[in-house]
Amino acid sequence: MTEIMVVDDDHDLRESMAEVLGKAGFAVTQASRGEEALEHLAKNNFDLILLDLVMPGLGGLELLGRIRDKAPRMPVIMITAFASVENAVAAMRQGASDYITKPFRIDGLLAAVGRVLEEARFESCRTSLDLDTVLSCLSNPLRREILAQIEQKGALRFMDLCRKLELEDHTKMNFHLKILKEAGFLHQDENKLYLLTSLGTQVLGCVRFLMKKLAD
Amino acid sequence: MTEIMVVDDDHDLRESMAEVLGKAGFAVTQASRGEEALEHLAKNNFDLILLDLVMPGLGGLELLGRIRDKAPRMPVIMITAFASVENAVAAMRQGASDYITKPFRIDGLLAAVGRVLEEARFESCRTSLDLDTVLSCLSNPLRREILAQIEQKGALRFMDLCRKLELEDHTKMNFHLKILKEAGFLHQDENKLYLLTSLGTQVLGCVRFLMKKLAD
DNA sequence: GGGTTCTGTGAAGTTTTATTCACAGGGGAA
DNA sequence: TTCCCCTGTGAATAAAACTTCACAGAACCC
Repeated sequence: MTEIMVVDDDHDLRESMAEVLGKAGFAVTQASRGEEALEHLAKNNFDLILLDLVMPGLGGLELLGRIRDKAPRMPVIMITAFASVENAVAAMRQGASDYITKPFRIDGLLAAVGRVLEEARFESCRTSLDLDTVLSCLSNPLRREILAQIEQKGALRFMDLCRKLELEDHTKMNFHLKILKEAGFLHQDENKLYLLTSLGTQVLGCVRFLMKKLAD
Repeated sequence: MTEIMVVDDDHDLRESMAEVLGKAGFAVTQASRGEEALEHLAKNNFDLILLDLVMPGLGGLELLGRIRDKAPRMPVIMITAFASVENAVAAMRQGASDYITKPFRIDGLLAAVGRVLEEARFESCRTSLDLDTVLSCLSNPLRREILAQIEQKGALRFMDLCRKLELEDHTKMNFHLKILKEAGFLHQDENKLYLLTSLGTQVLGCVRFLMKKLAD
């Protein structure tokens, strides 16, 4: 069940939002203050947080920052009575997912909630598109060496590649070359020379980037 | 056998370098002009190129650029009679691996060659250090989803994670969590909450970076 | 206490990935 | 032509990754 937290110091508005969301099939947790919201956050795990911008004590923007420390990609919708460009920009810069102004219509609220949840779902599942092929292809050290070797030398013939990597069995090389070709990292020119595609070059760059990150 | 190309318009110097390198156990190809060097490059595959900076016709720097187009990471040592900071800097900016000045001692040349080849070997093999674990770990879409989910929610308990990812079998989750823990991407705190390590956060960042690259 | 959920282990089974083997056409050299 | 090396395919086998199953202690609720 999708869990939502509503953080607003206005008791009536909070209750009515909770009711609307509850009827729409969400599990709702309420918080009247920022500190309370942080406590809830530490215990429960929410799919979305609705946050009032202006509150006594811990303000909405600061609270948003604190939430980001804990959960960097938690979807958060900011709510405020004072529609201003500055506020909206500040909220979005802190990583708010959306921004709605009071007074709002019930269907407007539900639409925003639905949209943001949808985006979050999309975010987490699109990870398995091409990325899957690319990463499983790169997870093999021999294939990475093949790519690196071809990048270094520019273009290589089949047996040269085998010898440089000290592979006695050429069919093994063939197996991995086929995978690299299918992933779109390299291709053969008219002289049967193997060379990197632009995707291959880019991906190797990414691998180096990752290596640098791992180095420290 | 390690193959080296020597490109220099000075016949005597070229021959003597070739002799020294040949005696040291390298297979040496000679070129007296830039155009000739490019022809050799298209046919053979070298492990290292020694390049004279000042040559009639196609100059050393321009030739270096052409070589880089073909073979972006080919090790190249620049050689010149005119030692100047500007030349050295320009060569290194174009991606020369090293820079030596004429006249040079035989052992100095061999030392430079050895060092550069060693670096190239190191470059291509260090790829299989941690990177192997990291990439094979990331190659599984379920594990990526686990990381993304934890990053979004900040910290999660075991069963919450199972439910969010709609895994009926919790032992499956356990299997993948163990792998993620061993790779150092996440750890458990005293309350058994799973949360990302700094490495985990960084690596997720890299994955997003890669995804963006793939998007276009 | 008794039942239920949470968290975990280890082994057996399945699927995927990687390696090895047997074979074969094309092209160049002797 | 014969021989040999290059390039490749498909099937059989081995290894690794993943899933499922059986079980069990700890914590929590009634």
